[in-house]
Amino acid sequence: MKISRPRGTRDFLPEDTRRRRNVENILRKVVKNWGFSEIITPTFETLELFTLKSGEGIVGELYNFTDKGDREMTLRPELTAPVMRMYVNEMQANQRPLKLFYFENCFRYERPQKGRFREFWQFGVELIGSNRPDADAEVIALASEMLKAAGIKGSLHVNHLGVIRHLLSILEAEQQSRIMRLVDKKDDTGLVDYLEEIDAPGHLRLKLIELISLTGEGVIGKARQMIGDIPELDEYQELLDLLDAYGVEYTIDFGIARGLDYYTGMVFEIYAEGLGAQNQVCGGGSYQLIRLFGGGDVPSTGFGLGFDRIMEICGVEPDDDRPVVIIARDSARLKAIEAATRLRPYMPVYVDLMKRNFKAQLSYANHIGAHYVVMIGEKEVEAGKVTLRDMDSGEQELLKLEEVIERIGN
RNA sequence: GCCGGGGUAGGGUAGCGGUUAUCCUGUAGCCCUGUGGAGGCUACGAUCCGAGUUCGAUUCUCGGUCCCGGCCCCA
Repeated sequence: MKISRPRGTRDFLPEDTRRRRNVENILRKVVKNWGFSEIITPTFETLELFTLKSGEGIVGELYNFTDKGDREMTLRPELTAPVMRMYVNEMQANQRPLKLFYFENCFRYERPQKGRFREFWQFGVELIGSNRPDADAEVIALASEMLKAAGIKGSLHVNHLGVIRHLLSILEAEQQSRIMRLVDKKDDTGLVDYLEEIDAPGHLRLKLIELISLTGEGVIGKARQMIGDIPELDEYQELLDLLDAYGVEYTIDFGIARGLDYYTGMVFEIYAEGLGAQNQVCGGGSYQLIRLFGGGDVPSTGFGLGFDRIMEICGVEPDDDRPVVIIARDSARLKAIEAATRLRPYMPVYVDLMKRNFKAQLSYANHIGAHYVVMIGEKEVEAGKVTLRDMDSGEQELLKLEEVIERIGN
């Protein structure tokens, strides 16, 4: 009976792993250069951390369990809540802004489909302590830079929820929240029906419907005509000016809502092609969660990148890592180990572990794509040297090990 | 939770009521005990699971499971 892999999980073979690690390290390098520090939080957390953030409803999507001490736990479905929890637990006295990032696996009990797995990886950034558009702009520019580094052309849509919130401020909190969800889903008929249901004022209905359809050039001006000179629009404009300074390309989109109550102002999403229905590779915004977890009133802004989706469409390939294979006649097997030991600080080295004959060892080297082969037999042992063969050109030369290192070591 | 399409050696496939289950590739070895990629030979290796129909099921039916795509959801 063969044991199969759990549904929605994946095995990453050496090739896959090499590609993933390569991109991962490229992304790490970018965020570090923007001054963010990596953190690691637990793979599982108390269930409450996530129900507090997203409501009881999410339990159905979680890998939750009761541990042997009868505690309700869950594998983490995302990392923003854990990072905020960590901040509240141990970083409240740190100098602000705090610039943190993570790259970890997350778990959701969902139906797998293209670009969606039960175990998946998120690369995310959280900037804690600034409510300035400068912080929002830096975060957006960073997201855009990371995608560029991964060779992905995404389309970035940005919005400022302050504007729509201002418009909705005459409604009850619960009604506002419901409307935001409908806007997020782009469920226009549902929205019209709901506005009818709560008997919203006619001017509000018209403005709302028009506002969320505003997208593209010059729409800040249109919004201003519609709603008036409100500070939220000034802040939005300031954000856009900053993005221009960063040279980030964006589309203003008053229809982006991100559906959740804790988003406070700026929100953005980045979409890419080639991913089927799950085309969002990045989403984020400014939010207020720290108070919810028992901390102070600290503004934050951040985003999460869907790493698996990035891998699905990114064209970045790691450099070749072609090994050196030591080929020895049977009489020189021990010498081969000595040579391998001396070469390994400088290059990846294989030795024969199958007790193959000389020819078969060479054939093996060819199969695994070795660039060079170091041959050792009676002649070489006698001369105190080895034969270095370039597998591409077929040229070979009798050299000392030091000369081999000098020639092909890295 | 729902809808559609699929599951035959490690990978890719043929067969579609009775075959020794086809071929390619792969892996290991030999031809070939100091020179790779080619060729020949040998070996290894599969019908997703369970029930039903049938004298007989890889083939037909049903259920499950997993994969692929979509819906819902998407923190």
